[in-house]
Amino acid sequence: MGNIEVREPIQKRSIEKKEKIISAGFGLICKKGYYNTNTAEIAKAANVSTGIIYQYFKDKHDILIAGLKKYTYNIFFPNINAVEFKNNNFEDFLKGTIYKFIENHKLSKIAHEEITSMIHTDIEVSSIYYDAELSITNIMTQLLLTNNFNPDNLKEKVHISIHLIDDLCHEIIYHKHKNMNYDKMIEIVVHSINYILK
Amino acid sequence: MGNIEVREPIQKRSIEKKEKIISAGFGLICKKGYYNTNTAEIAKAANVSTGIIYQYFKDKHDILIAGLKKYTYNIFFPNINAVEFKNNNFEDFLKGTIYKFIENHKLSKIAHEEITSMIHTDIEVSSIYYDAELSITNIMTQLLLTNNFNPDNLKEKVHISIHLIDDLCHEIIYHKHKNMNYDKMIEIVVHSINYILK
Amino acid sequence: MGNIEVREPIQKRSIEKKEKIISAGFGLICKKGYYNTNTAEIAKAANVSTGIIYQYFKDKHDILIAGLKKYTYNIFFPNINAVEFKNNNFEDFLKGTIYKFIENHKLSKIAHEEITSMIHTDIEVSSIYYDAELSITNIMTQLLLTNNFNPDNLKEKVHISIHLIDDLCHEIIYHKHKNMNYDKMIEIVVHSINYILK
Amino acid sequence: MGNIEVREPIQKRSIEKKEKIISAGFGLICKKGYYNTNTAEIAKAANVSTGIIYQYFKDKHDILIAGLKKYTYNIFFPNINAVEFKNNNFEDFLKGTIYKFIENHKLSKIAHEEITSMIHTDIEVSSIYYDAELSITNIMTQLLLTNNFNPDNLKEKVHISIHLIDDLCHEIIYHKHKNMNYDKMIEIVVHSINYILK
DNA sequence: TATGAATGAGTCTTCATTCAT
DNA sequence: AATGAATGAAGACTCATTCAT
Repeated sequence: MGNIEVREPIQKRSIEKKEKIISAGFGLICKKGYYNTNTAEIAKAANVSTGIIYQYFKDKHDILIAGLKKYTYNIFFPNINAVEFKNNNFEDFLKGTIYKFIENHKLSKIAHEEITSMIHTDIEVSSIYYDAELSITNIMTQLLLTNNFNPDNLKEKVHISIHLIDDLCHEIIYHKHKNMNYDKMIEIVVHSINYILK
Repeated sequence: MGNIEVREPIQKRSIEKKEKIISAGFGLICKKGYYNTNTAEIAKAANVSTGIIYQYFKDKHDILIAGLKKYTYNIFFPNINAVEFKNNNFEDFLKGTIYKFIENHKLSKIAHEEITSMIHTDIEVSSIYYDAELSITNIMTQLLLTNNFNPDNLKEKVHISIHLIDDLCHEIIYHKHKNMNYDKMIEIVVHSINYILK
Repeated sequence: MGNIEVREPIQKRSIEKKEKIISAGFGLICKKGYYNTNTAEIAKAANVSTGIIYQYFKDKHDILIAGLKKYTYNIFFPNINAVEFKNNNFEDFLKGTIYKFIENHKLSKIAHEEITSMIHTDIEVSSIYYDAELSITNIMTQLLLTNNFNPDNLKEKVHISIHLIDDLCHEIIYHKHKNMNYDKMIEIVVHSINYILK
Repeated sequence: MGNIEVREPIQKRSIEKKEKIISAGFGLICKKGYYNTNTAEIAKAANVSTGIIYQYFKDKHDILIAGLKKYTYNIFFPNINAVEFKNNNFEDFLKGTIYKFIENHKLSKIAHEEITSMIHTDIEVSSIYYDAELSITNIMTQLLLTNNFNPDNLKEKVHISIHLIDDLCHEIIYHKHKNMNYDKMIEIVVHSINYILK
């Protein structure tokens, strides 16, 4: 008693059930916020009983983590296309990438905010996010290296560049400041990154 | 039902008490998080009864807002010293400013995270934060203008620069990524800002 | 300590203040209900401090009682005019009286309901009400006696008649039942009372 | 936030539990008054946890309403026996009915007062009560019609008669006025109703 | 006399988690 | 494996009354 471990589902039906809980639960959390989503709702959305949730997950938080692990990368970062890189001059590629980032942010505005919020409070959440960030940094760095960019501190430079883009997206999506010329801002960011990386 | 409004204290003792509630309450919230701080604790920390809180504040959230209005600027942004600007070359001034930012972040690491978190969920919080951000942007812009920097889209440029610094601080304080050379990063950021603003 | 009695105001200013509290307090209670009116509101409406209330009244309930003692009769019962009685035939007088009752009810619909409600829960309230009811019964009985109505069990008859009127008013004012012909009802009540009393 | 609805229990155990909460809760409310009964007491009396109450009921008020729906008719009105009607002369039947009403009132004196009180403040309560009143009115009207009473405005007449009885009961049970001859009053009421209906 | 700030017990309601079936 | 009923601690807020001034 008390030490029944969380079940790791082997049978196909079980796996499907677990997946359903993750997607339904994480979906709700992203839509309404972690604190505003309760387990009863998650169970209902996943079409399972409340009890069964605790067979697959340690607690409510565990569902969040599972969802994040599965979806964080896609929510935050777009796919980088090596071919596009080749076929365009660098600044055009950058602009295209920025638009992709913006698109990504737009797709799941609320999820984005909710998760970003938790990055700052929840160590597990932040760790998952920073792993994803590291991934995209590495991918980009690799891409640049194979295209003969200057390798000195390239990782740091890429990292800074990504943040530059991310802040820009944020500014544009959430439109926090009046009197900002966003087209100009994009231009400035593109030039800056070009400067930083070359 | 009752429509007795929240009192605006006029007497000195009352004002002090209200301040006490704000500082004690906001202090706890920053240390433990908004959701992990309850009104009883706030009352106790402020050395008042739970009831009196509701004479000065509409609800718990109102205490948070009062605290933010009072402290946000100082928590997030350092004082910009015009004299230092004059007496140094620009890159040195930037470096100094960056260290000040870092110092500020360090002073109230948790508050910082907690508030940043809420910026992404709570519209009132975000509005206060963005006001403060606007302030520092304007102050910096003004300073640069009086020192003959190129005025074209200066506000946008400053804004981007501040974010660059902020991200850097974050990276350094919370040390999220291994294998990053932070000294180099500072250098890169300084150069980038210099490039952007000039 | 603790046995300072409730002050009986002697000075004119004090008496005025007490009256103000009664009228303002009772007014609010009648408008919003006893449980939905708090002492702070009463104090504000009476233009006094909350503390002073407890110099004149034992507690909140005491204000209610003072108000009831002062206003119950007028709220519930109209003035019976002996002259009108003389100058009309009895059924016309009855009809007139009924309309007066209805007018009275209309004037303070909510007060009426609120007090009626408390009659059924609060022994002091009910006692005040029943005293007032006894008054009107006696007045009516006397009036009839001096006009040579049959004195056998007249008090009982009057009492029943008054209730008949009161129920009628209620029915009409609060319009609880669809499909009731109120003109007919008045007629029936008039005939019944005529039958009962003669 | 959560929008999980109140459950409508289907299983036998659940139904029983819901019933238990209603009877225990409504019992307490009738005995001590709605405002003097708290949810913890209700839970304890029903032998359940406080939480479960909110699975079956929207809120505390909802318990009251459920209780009223179930018990109002029986608390306020006796069963009318058609056979008794046939076998007695009308005035005797009336007298019997009056005694039944009195019996009913006696059985739940406090509940009676408490509910009557709320009829005057709470629109849902009043609506339930007036429905019950309408029921008994219709039943009586029907009974009289099938026994060849004059159908002109019979509903109105019955309605008035019921109030007459109700007031009488009240007078007798709560004994508000000294010097009233209750036997005589019953007699008068019986004659009056006989007059009204025929 | 008078003020109005202060008290703190009391109440409803929510919800993650457990448990009997 | 699954259900969903049950638990009960925790928390925000109200308000009659008291008390320092």
